[in-house]
Amino acid sequence: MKEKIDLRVVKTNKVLFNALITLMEQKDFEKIKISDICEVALINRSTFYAHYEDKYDLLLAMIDNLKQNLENELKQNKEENISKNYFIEFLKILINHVDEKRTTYYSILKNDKNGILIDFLIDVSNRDLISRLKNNNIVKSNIPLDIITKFYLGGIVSIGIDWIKNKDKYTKEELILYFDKLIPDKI
Amino acid sequence: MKEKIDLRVVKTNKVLFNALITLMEQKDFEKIKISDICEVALINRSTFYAHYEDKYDLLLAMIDNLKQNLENELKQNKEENISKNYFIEFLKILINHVDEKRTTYYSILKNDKNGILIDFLIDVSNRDLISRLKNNNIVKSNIPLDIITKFYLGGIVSIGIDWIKNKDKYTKEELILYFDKLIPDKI
DNA sequence: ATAAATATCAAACAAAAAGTTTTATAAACA
DNA sequence: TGTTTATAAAACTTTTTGTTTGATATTTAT
Repeated sequence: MKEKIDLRVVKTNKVLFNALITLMEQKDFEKIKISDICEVALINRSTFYAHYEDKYDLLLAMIDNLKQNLENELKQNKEENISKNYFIEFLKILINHVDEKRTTYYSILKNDKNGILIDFLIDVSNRDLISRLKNNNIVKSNIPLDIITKFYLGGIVSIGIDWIKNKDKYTKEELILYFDKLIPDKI
Repeated sequence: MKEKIDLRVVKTNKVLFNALITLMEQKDFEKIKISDICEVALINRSTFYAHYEDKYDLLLAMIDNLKQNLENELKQNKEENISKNYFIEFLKILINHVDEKRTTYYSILKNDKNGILIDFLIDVSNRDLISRLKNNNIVKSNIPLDIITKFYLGGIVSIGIDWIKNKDKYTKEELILYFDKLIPDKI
């Protein structure tokens, strides 16, 4: 029972997202004015206020949109592919997703908005990561599971940030190889 | 040859740092007005502008001050203690430092300013972490060393954030134990 | 202890940005 | 095709920023 959204609204959201990303590449989030966003998006300022409270509100909506995209890609893959190695599969989807939207992710990370990203990554990856770690020595030790997953996800994000900021330091394939070595597999 | 700083300036900085922390506990950094800061700090707004360009400038100065404190504590410990296990020693200092300034760190992390923290942690911990990992299987694999350190530091920060946000979930001692198990030691 | 230096305050000001309101127009919907 | 509704335009108020002035108080240095 999803309500149909007016095409004009869809379009307005899109140009607002794009304008925000463009501007975040160029300058600090703090320094971006709502009038800047509207100017780049080619919409009226009153239209902005019809949709969002402020620029932070817009940023959150944009990131939420990103998360939904990733979730769809993961879901689709789960239906098509019935691979056994969930975690590596997950990493591949994630890395491709980030690579395709590199500009967007770069803008977010450059502006130090990564806390939000880590939260959504925890959300999205938890099950696959646990499937990887299951029956592992570390999990069998008495460390709480949520600590373990937070630890490895923190590591993944940390390297991911580095990769996004320095595109040509290593390839996607190398990245997957690194994660595969750094995150303990089942025994 | 360190220049003497006017006592009034020292005092002004201190009240500004405190005011910023207080406000960051209460609301989003984005929503904090310079006039708010001055009101809490009990200083004139023109005095603020005599020292800082904007609130972000103030935040950076505050975090830089924090980093200097930690570096001093580490340095002092290195002179007094001649323990062999540098990494565990480092963790102890770090955790105590964060614990003592928990409010401050909480404010920073709550406001998603952790990118800055990770950078300074990389700065501050690199040598001790490498001493831990040296002669380890992972380091002997062909993963670049900076990738490995970023990975583990990301993990440490990720858990650290969790610990700061949920004080009573586990003790400092447990925290050190977790890190000790999660980060591979020498062979 | 005193003079010189300077950081702060107070208050008024200008300028920029945020946020609101109204009416007209154009686009999407059903 | 008629109705609904999102956007545009423009003028306006309010808030917040940032600057400037001269008076006052505090610190430093002699």
